[in-house]
Amino acid sequence: MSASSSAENAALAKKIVGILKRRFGEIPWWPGDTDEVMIGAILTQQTRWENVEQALRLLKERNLCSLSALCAADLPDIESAIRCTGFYRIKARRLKVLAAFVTDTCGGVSVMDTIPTEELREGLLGVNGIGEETADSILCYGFARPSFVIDSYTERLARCGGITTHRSGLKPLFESILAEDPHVYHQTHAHIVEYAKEWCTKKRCKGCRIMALNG
DNA sequence: GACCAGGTCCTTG
DNA sequence: CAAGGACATGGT
Repeated sequence: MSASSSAENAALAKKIVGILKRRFGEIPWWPGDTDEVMIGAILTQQTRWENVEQALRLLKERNLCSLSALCAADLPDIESAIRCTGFYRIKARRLKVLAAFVTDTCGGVSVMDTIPTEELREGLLGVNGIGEETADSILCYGFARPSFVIDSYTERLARCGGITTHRSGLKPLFESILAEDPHVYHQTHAHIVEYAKEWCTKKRCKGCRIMALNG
């Protein structure tokens, strides 16, 4: 059976969140300072996280793992460090644009930290190369704001779990059933990705037993 | 060799 | 506004 009302979708989402929390407990996710989170958020677009880690290592080795360093760096140097993440030319440009936005437009991370979440989100979305997922990743993991991240894995798991809400409705759905606590948002999204990476393939559920893991 | 990966932007119909 | 293509390396 599948949910048809928003109340049923919310109940399903709550149940799934609880199941995943019991299954995974506390897990580490996206460590690093705000600059590193923002850089990683761009690099992970359509890319495996393991490749992003490699690129972050190279950036650190070359003293390029900060937005101020990226502002001053030459494009080819950035490209060479992040090549392993794919789409490296466009991502290098996006890093430059983001770095300029943070340092020049905003006046630095400490200033951004004082901006209300919705306003900050709109600002980020106005940056070329930053869409909803990247913006919410930056807000959630970089600025500890309760802005839930919806990625392809969240979408897959929701489908596997029988949630009928379409992608655009998932963010408000999850935010409505979670405590407004950045740590809860971090862990919940981490749990979803950990589970869906293994069990929910692109088009169909591959033996996903999310609703059978006890309810 | 085919297919996919923690998206986003731009161009068409 | 939906659909399609471009961006690109690396792993299974």
